[in-house]
Amino acid sequence: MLTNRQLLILQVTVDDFIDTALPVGSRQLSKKEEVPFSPATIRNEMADLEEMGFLEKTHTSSGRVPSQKGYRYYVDNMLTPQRISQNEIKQIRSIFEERKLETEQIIRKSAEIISELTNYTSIMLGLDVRKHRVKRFSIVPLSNDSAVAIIVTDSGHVENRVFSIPENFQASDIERMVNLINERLVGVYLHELPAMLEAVTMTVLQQNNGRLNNLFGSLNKALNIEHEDKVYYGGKLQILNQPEFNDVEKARSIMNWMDHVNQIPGIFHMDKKGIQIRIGSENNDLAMEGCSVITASYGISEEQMGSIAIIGPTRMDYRRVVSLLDVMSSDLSKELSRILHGHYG
Amino acid sequence: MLTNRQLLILQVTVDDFIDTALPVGSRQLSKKEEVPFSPATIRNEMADLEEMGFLEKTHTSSGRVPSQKGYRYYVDNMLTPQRISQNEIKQIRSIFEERKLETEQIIRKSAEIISELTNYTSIMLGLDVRKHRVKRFSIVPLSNDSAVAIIVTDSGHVENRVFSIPENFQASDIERMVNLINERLVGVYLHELPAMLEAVTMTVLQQNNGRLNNLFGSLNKALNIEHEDKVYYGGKLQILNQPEFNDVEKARSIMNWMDHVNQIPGIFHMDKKGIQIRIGSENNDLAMEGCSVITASYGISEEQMGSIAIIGPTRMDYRRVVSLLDVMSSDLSKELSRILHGHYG
DNA sequence: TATTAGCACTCTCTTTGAACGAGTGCTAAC
DNA sequence: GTTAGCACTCGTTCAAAGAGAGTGCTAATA
Repeated sequence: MLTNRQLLILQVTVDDFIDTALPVGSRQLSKKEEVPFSPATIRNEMADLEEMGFLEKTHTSSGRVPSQKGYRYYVDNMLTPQRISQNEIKQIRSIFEERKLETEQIIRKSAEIISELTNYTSIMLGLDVRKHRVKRFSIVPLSNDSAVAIIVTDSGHVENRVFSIPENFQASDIERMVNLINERLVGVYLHELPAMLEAVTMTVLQQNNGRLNNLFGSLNKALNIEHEDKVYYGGKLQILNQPEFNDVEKARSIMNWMDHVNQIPGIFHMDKKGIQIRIGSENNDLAMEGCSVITASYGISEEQMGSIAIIGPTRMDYRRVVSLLDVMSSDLSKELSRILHGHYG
Repeated sequence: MLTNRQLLILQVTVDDFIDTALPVGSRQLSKKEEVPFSPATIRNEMADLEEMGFLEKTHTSSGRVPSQKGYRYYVDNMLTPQRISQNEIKQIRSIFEERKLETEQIIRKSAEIISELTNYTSIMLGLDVRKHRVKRFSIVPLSNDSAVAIIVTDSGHVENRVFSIPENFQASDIERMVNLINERLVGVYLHELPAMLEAVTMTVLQQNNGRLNNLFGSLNKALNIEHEDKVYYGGKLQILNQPEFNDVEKARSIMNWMDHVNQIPGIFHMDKKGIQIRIGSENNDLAMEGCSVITASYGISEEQMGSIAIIGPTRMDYRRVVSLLDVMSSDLSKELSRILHGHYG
């Protein structure tokens, strides 16, 4: 257990380092108003904090720098919310001003605004289309042997796939298929589609419409809507402003990580709702050594609709980012719910 | 006019610098077999070449480096094609192996393969959807006041827009509109769509179907398919491997340029078909100082379908890249023609 | 006359050492 | 328990020195 003085010194050290990116020395600290102790006292406390693993030195006679454990303790115990100015709230609200109808544009713009406000890179997970429901299914033949299948969801999203038509099928066959599918699949979630299609195929088979069987097979293959997260970036190059990425090697590896973030399983997948902070190696990726990711999810009640991630150095301004994400995610929750459930309902 | 010896020395100098990225000195050059002259002779020739503006020095007593004019002369007069190995041709052909039906995937994969083969970053311009023709038009209502308009093109591409429905319109109105549009607009190029829709609207107005006027207006606004080039990147981070981008500042500015390349008017717009090389400031962008862009277009006969760009330092391996682009663009021309005109015909 | 050897010179890069500053740990005094 | 004092450590900066690669010029050579 930490004493009050240790708590204070740890907090001020982390704050100062977040601010300046320079190792924090005892003399430096003692000059601050909040710290009414002499350098020697601070040195003793810092030595203890180092022994406990909250601080570390870059070399024997340098000032102290927070360790990963130090940051963890800081975010777990010392993170008081920061007041967000009216002006900033206004900026966030401006996302919804235009009353755009397309959710994609809202998400795109959100990514940019949050990045501008934080000066870090943001990544937003697009709405999971597989959670939308089929509104209308149709097929447009392109040639004798190919056609495009189109699914419109209740949210206005359109999925389309080209698939090949086995020989000897005619317009009338296709029309029958479209009718069959529309009868059965309207209202079904996109992620249930393959299973439901399978079921429809079975029924068709039983009803001696064996003729259509091939066609369903080909279509089924095309409509296997695989789950590849679509992500939107805001201020992708912001991260390069941080002094810790002055090395091109580091810059490359973090850029690479960002480009493949949608292939990293579970990066956006959060156990609990709300805000989650992953510090340094907690991201389970060598490229992310020295980086933190703050993720916030949004959505109404139990349904999680999407998430926002902010990438920065471990030395990032957790207080500010967390507070901003709080505002942003609750506003997004409201607005997207309105659009998806209220407006279109 | 350059003498043969000057020609030789310029060529070897450029080749060597492309290879090593180090200023080329006279002693160094004289060691090469192709150069049977003493350092002193080479020095004299180099001094002349420098006076003519083909070479420059980084400092008074350094070796020589090609100037932009030097590169220009090199690519204009000394670019002999490089033999592409069977293995490499195989790799390029592998793009078409799977007989994918979707052109987008072919383009995506092309971008990656060409980047792997060259070790530079590639940018591919997506097929211009506005050159496709309308195959089918339809509207799916989402709610009382919004609907999604869907256009399927003859190439299997699907464009869709959400638009708002003015009050007091019913399903029957919309059906009439869809019929009207399908009657008139099937076969029309996408880029002609706004103008054609306008014409249809006028007709409707004259036929005393004034009722539909509002609806057309709203739709028209939504369908104004603006021309934003879609681009695909291959090996976006390759450029950072080049020693000239070891400076984060430069890395940032080139990455930024790449992210906005689709907004740069005319970057892919080529006056002549075939291969075009832009060196350094020829790109008209400060961020591109020190970079060259090699662009190749593909398509059949007079119709240009798309283009590939390779981004590298001015010191890039022009010979190899040009040769590879030659193979790639002619293969792409064939394959995409087959798909778009033959197959789907 | 064209080419080359020789030489003095220039500039960059690396190494070295000294001075400086900020920080530390420890001990003794308050 | 807290702090002042002191010796020590390490990174940074700066200047000086030497090595290395290159140049321009001049005179000798083929």
